[in-house]
Amino acid sequence: MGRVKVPNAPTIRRMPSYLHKLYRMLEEGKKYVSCTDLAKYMDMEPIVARKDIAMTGLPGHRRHGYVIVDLIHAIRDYIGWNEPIEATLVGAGSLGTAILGFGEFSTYGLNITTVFDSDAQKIGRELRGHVVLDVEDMEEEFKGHTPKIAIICVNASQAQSVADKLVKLGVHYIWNFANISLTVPENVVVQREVIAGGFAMLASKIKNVENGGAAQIVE
Amino acid sequence: MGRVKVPNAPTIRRMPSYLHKLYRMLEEGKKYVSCTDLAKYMDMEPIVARKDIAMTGLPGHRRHGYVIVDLIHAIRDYIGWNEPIEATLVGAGSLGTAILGFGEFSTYGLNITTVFDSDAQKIGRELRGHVVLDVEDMEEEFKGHTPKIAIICVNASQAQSVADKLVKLGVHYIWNFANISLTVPENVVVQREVIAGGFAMLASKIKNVENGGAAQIVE
DNA sequence: TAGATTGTTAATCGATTAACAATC
DNA sequence: TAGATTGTTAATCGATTAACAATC
Repeated sequence: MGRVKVPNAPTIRRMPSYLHKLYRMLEEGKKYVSCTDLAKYMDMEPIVARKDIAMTGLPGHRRHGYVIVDLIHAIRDYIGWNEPIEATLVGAGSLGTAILGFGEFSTYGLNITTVFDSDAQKIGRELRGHVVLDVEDMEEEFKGHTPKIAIICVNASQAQSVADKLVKLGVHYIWNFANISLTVPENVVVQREVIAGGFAMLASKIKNVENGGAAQIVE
Repeated sequence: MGRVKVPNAPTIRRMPSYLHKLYRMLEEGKKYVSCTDLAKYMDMEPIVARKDIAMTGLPGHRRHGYVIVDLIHAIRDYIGWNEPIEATLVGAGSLGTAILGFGEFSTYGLNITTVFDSDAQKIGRELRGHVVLDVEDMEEEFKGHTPKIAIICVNASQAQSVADKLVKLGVHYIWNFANISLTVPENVVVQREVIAGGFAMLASKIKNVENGGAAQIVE
């Protein structure tokens, strides 16, 4: 399988931001939303939001926009967030704790059932409602019921061996936050998060703005 | 200024991963690196790495590749990582702690000088070598010497007011990890990190692979 | 009605990929 | 030499943007 390339990646990446806004609008008692609203929130051109929403196939109402509850459902369907996904979290450090504490994930179907670490200081302690388990006991804890995805939040130096272990136990999807590119078999899909990439983007913007580089300033 | 669009964003986002690999190769005593090496590490086609490196303008050596130390310098130059950038971190929760603890950032010129929080439990305590300061004292702590960038790691509900405060004190660049789109004046640049976007990508890949969607499987 | 909005098609732009020449 | 690699130009692909029709 190797690398999986889903179409419309930029659209997919914007979807969670729309969702966040839509839920807040619901709380405010709103029933309809227009692309103009969403675009204003995201600080982009309305055509972008319109094209994104068109991808979901949900029909709108001219002059009123889209029914918020329907749009939420359509977006979640489009990005695969209506089916709950069972996950294991490996690495109970600060980053793992942050992921565990991000409440919206559970709303969006990410169901973290087990948390592992290799640090004796952490094993057995409770972390945001989860008892931290020993990575050594992973096989036993899964008991033949392997979670669909694994979230790797260990140090770069341990990430590859953790990944190897997970793959051996039957995990097919890995969400990798470790700062390293993992080597996995063809049938395993890795989604890598490179947080430093955001810093590179910011530094590039600063450089461009201040040194009068090739940056394009919109509006 | 508003939205700043830097050219070659995908290239910029890949650069930190190349850097990581290059430093490790240096440690291994290697002197040269080829695009093939980098591409294999990143699990992509060599032409991608070649084009990326070409952007830096560094000439290579046919048959041998590029001199690693030179390439590191060229990449850092290209993405603006050779000039140290002073930063303040607002929000000393688990995510803030993770950012603070990510050692590579300091290597790459991100110099976090102050850490703020509004939680009385955290204020005054030490966190990875930094005393957590009270957000209320921000103006005083900056003493007219405002850091170039602010890293926002507070809850979505507090993020906008924190941003307002930072902008008022003269911060022009914001790296926003809060799950909300910030409203800022035209002359402020925001780099937003949407971690949930990665989960949307992963869920989409799962959906596509398992339900036989439109996903393209490379190789 | 006028105007805000969706819906849709076409144009543009930029990133990726392919092809191949140059050369060490 | 042969082959691995850089360097460079062209082709393709896909995302963004523009334009405008439809309609409530």
